[in-house]
Amino acid sequence: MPELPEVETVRRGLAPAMEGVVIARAQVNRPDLRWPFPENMAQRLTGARVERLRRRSKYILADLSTGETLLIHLGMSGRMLVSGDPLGQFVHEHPAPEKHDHVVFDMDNGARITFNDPRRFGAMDLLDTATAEQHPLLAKLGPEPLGNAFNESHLVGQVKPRAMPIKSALLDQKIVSGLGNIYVCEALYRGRIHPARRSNKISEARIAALVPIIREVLEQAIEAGGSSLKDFRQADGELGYFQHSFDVYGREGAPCRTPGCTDEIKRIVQSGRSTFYCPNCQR
DNA sequence: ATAACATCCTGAGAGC
DNA sequence: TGCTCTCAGGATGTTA
Repeated sequence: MPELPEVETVRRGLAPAMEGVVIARAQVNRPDLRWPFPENMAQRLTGARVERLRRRSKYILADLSTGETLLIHLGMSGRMLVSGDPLGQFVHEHPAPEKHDHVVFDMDNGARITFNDPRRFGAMDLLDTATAEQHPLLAKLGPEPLGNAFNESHLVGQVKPRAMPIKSALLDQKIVSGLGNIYVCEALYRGRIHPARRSNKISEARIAALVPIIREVLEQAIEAGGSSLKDFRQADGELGYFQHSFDVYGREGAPCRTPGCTDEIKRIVQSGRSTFYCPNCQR
């Protein structure tokens, strides 16, 4: 479900309730998500203070006072919801436990963080903070699209030699990390590039032009609190609203929004996943 | 090395 | 009401 903007939205929602706060109790309701939880996860989290909540690509990283870092991935359907009263200003009842509430943190400021994930494609792990980037899930990730290492020369250098469709290249987390199906479709529309176009057949200038476009799409989506299709919620339970700004994603058969274009949005399947684009505007 | 495909899992919605 | 079928924001692992 969540791509970079949704994960960043969740991180921002969790931060006020978790940063600098001790995990008073960790409740783990099943042995695994996508993979088994680490050994003694609940015990290793209990009593730890969350020093900082970071994000790397689509992962949330909670640096703990114990020298370990909790890695959280939301998979396709994961949510993290804050309930209770972190600031001590109101009395909030915690909601009744729901199906698929797999992990619950009770913070010592009164906040409760509930991780709910029906499909269980999500993950949690504990790693040494000092060597966190060497974790198998993080080690091979490409640069952050909103960081300085993601620039024109990087993207051209990574994309230009490849024969794969440009959509596949942008989805490859080793080339740039954090994009998913929605934002790749939206970025290619803005860049006027056909998603099935072979990467090595695109001029360097057009590849380079994707850099500011990708940044812009992601920043606008973060600004809107992410995109809510079926299950995405911000940490306070609110919907994101960037889905109202989609130009192509989920708009099969709807008119293209480019001024003067009378064509309609098409859907194709690329390596098993839906791609939306305008056949007139994107070449 | 590359790319297509199946796979993990549940739920929502469409069609009958 | 209920059955079957398709599809879904991710990412790994297997196959050709």
